[in-house]
Amino acid sequence: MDKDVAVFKACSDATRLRILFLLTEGELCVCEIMAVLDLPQGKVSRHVAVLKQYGLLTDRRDGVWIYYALARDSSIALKYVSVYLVSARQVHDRVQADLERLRGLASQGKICVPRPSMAQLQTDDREDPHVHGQSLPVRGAQ
Amino acid sequence: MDKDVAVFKACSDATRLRILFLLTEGELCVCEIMAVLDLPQGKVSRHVAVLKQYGLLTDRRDGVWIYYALARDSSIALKYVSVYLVSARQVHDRVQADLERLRGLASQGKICVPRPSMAQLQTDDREDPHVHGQSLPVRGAQ
DNA sequence: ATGTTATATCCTTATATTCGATTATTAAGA
DNA sequence: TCTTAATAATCGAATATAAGGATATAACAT
Repeated sequence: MDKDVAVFKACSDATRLRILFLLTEGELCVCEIMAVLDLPQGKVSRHVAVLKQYGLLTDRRDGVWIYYALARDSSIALKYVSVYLVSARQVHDRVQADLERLRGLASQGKICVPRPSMAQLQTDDREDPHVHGQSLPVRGAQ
Repeated sequence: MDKDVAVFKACSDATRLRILFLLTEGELCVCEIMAVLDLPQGKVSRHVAVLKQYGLLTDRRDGVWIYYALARDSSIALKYVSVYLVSARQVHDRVQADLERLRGLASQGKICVPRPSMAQLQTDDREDPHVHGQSLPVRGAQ
């Protein structure tokens, strides 16, 4: 039961919940989350660490980037939270805005590398060198 | 989305989660929760207040007693949490123990008043005057 | 009114969380 | 090796949360 409590604790923060909603689209690295949510690096990294610590995320290193993805079946609560995430993301305006922004950046190629989950959203020929993290020209949200 | 965050926050405490699991059986008053979980009155009352504040519970006064019940459809997250509660209570040992104890007390008539949700679990003729709250001879759990 | 039971609230302390800012680590490339 | 980009970890201050104990309120009975 403690594991379930941990899952709910992980979800009981707006920033973390926004990150979880983003990850329903597929795996993302910190710089992408920063860009989409317009949050400082430390904040994203810290919250991602919490989510990972509580077993909601898995991570995979690919060179410089570490991709985070929703974990599966690490606890009963997580199973139901996952269902919630997929259902609720079509309901909350802010989440929809986040997701559209994510797709926008992905289609502009302003995403670290093409990955399976993103493949259908972006063209493979990107003339602009993609920009990362703080240098991305993103303006205020949050 | 803030409402969903509040729901998860409400669930991110072991005591509150145990209370929520109990309430999947039907409405309960504070003294019953105290007796089943063997917790002091102030603690139960405080946590119940949090759950109500976050919209997870409704309350109904009946004379001296205030019965709390799981709220319905107050938010998207709560909908999925409710499904979780019903499914997970058969999995967690501690929750099963809590529920059995609740049924035990109910069948002994050591419950405030007979109510619809409890009706099938107890006999209507109770010779022993039922005992409430601190005076209930319950020994350590938690 | 008085007492009793059920519940709520207040006070204080201990602990936990969050944030911004800074510093450290890690991997890739020149 | 030196640099740089991506990410992690740390520190201190502010805030929030939880607990125990004591007290207050509310309803009912005598």
